[in-house]
Amino acid sequence: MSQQRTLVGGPGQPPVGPATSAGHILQLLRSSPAGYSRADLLDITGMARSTLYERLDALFAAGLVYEATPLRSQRGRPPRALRFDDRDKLVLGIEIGHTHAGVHLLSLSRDIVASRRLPIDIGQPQEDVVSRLMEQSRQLLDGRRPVGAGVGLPAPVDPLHRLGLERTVLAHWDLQRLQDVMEASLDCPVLLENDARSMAVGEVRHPFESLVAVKVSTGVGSGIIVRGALVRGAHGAAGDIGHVRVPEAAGRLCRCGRDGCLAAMASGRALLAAPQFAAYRTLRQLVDAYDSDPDVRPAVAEAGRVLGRALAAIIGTLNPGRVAVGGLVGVLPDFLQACRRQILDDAFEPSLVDLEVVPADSRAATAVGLCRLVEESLYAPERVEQMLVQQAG
Amino acid sequence: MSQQRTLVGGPGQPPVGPATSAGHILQLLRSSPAGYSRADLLDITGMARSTLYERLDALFAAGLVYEATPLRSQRGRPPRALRFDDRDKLVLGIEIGHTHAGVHLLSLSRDIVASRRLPIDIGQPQEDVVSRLMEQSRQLLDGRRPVGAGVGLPAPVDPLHRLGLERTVLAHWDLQRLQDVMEASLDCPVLLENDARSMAVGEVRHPFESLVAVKVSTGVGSGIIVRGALVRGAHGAAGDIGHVRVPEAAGRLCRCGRDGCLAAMASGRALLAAPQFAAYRTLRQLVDAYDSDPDVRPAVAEAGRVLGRALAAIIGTLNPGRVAVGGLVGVLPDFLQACRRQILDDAFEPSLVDLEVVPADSRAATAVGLCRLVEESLYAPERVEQMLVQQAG
DNA sequence: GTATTTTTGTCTGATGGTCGATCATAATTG
DNA sequence: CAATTATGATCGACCATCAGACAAAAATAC
Repeated sequence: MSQQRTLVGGPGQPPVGPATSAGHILQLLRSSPAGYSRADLLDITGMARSTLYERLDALFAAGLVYEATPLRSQRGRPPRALRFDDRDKLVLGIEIGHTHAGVHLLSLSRDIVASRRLPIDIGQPQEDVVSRLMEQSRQLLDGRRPVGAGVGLPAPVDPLHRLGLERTVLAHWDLQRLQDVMEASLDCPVLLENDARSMAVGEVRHPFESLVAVKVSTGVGSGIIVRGALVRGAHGAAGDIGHVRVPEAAGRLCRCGRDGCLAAMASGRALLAAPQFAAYRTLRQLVDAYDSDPDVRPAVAEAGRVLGRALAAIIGTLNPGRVAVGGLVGVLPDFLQACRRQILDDAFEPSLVDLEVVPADSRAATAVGLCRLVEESLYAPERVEQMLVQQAG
Repeated sequence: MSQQRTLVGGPGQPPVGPATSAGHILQLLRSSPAGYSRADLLDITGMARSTLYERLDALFAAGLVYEATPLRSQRGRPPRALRFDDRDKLVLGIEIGHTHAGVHLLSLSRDIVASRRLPIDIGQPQEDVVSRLMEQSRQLLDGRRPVGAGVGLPAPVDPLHRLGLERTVLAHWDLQRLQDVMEASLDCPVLLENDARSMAVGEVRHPFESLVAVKVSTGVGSGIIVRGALVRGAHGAAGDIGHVRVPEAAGRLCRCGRDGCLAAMASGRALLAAPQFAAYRTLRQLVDAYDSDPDVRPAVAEAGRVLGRALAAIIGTLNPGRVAVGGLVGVLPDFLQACRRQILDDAFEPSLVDLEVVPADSRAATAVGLCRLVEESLYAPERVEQMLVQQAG
């Protein structure tokens, strides 16, 4: 009858809360940019003072926490804010596209420090592309060592790198080798992820939201986040919407060899291939003619409309709270407008409740997402625990 | 040098670590039908003998573990298998459809002990339907108390029961009240879930597989499991594919008030509404005429084809390893055949690698899935821990 | 200036869960 | 019978954690 819901700890009792390890305390601090005072932490975690201070000593020693300027207080000694020490820690975010790559240097707090954009040809041998990227990276780093690096790739990325990339633009790449080479070159852990999925992570605003991010540049891809969790799929191919069949594309040949694919209508490659745009050599040229060439806007709008139709199905199926559209083509106003309109037209009303269809936050959402993924991976509680053990030993 | 571990993970990846609590030991035992000997457990967990025995004492005392017949051994004293005690524990699985309900009594090991099928009208007041279900349940139980019950509903089910059911068949239901009334009536915890999602859980064979289960009877619904995790969506509406727009249904009015919905083509309700089937009053009658009425099979096949088209999009997006099709209409051979063919035609090849499109395992997959969900919920490590604390106090 | 308040810093001893080890017993095979 | 393996029941030692005491620091209120 008397329900002992509240578990009370006593002397010698093992920790009551699930989260009293140094790793979890760091996670707490990471979750709040303003940080917490020691008193806050005692209050939140319910730990004994001596225990908490021991943890903090270890975190200080490892350089994971620092003491920020004192906070304001009504009376009494002002508390000193403790924060996750993301100062002077750099992350490299490399975004690989079909024709260009972006190399971004970010702070751990996800501010972009410096960027390079360079033309590449993804069809060339992996080694050549990688060595150019590494050269740019070294220039940006200027001798500094990053804590981690992330790479966004325009193809499905299986977490175990076992996926056949056969039919994709990266058919001739070896992801395991890519990771090994980069880790050796940069002397830091390297994480590989699909580009659109990275972008989706970069678009996340609230910890448990559900969102779909779509990237439309040369190709089309999407990243899906359900209740804060990234959906990767059975073979890491989740979100690869480019080859969903849409009626509008019937009869149009896709580079995958089939016809009717979404990518054959709603992608930069498809736009470039249209006869009226034969004069444009690159997607960038075409996009730049958005205002000057009267043919561009209608074509872009039509592409957006088709994408909207396909997205409506995903929205009905997965019920996200937000759709972010990015990429060179995706951010064009007419594209987004047509896409949004078609979604509102096609999707079932209950799934449209509170649904936002918005442009992707910034051109660098992918790099920001990669930075976040790297941070999550590097400073996951278990990993922090390992780090501290190594330090001590 | 820096020790570099491969980075896997990011937001949404649950932590993995050694677990030595009683709850985790029970989970270990639950995962193996044959059970483990004490020596096995010492080996697997690496715990001290005294500690492990203490845990086992508690689990024995709570009736959660029992000692099975001795196992084989090459020499020496034969080990005694310890198993999760699922004997004499009953779970009630109630499947609510538009016109019929199935009440199933299952053992915790998911064998069906007894079943009842009864006609209901989901349009009637909730209290009336529920009281009939409870009556049937009491008859099946015959005085015994179940450890838990699960209800599969043909509508989106928000875990917090906050979702507006406005536009669904359950518009006049109150899920919180349903749960409260049933818990009081059955004197056990009650879990509510969408029917197709329950079915998906019932179809799971391997712990980390990805699959999509589709239920086609009066309505259409689906359940999505990604790497072993059920996808519920932002408002619990994930998998509600009935109102995805398909070109084939253009001009056809759906009961949701729009036109072009998948449910307006590929559902039992849509079939029944077709002019050539005006003679049939119920879906069951129509399905029973599958062999005798020459009009039925083509119509069913066409419905399957349309579903296949919609599924191809989901398959491309989520990249599951298996698609299971069930429900009164879904299991018809021509339906499945047409659906499978259309999927193979429409979906992108990489997402078809190793993809199986199969009929749902049994008519009772939903009940089996509910049973599994109830078990997972009842015997989750944290909950077991609570249970033991209460026992002790 | 003093009083008050709140945070921080540094101890202490007490508790109890976990380990590791020992010794004993049981139940098989050969 | 011996050898082997699993189980049963202890025990003391360790040590992470707790609770609490005490003092100093740094601000506000009067």
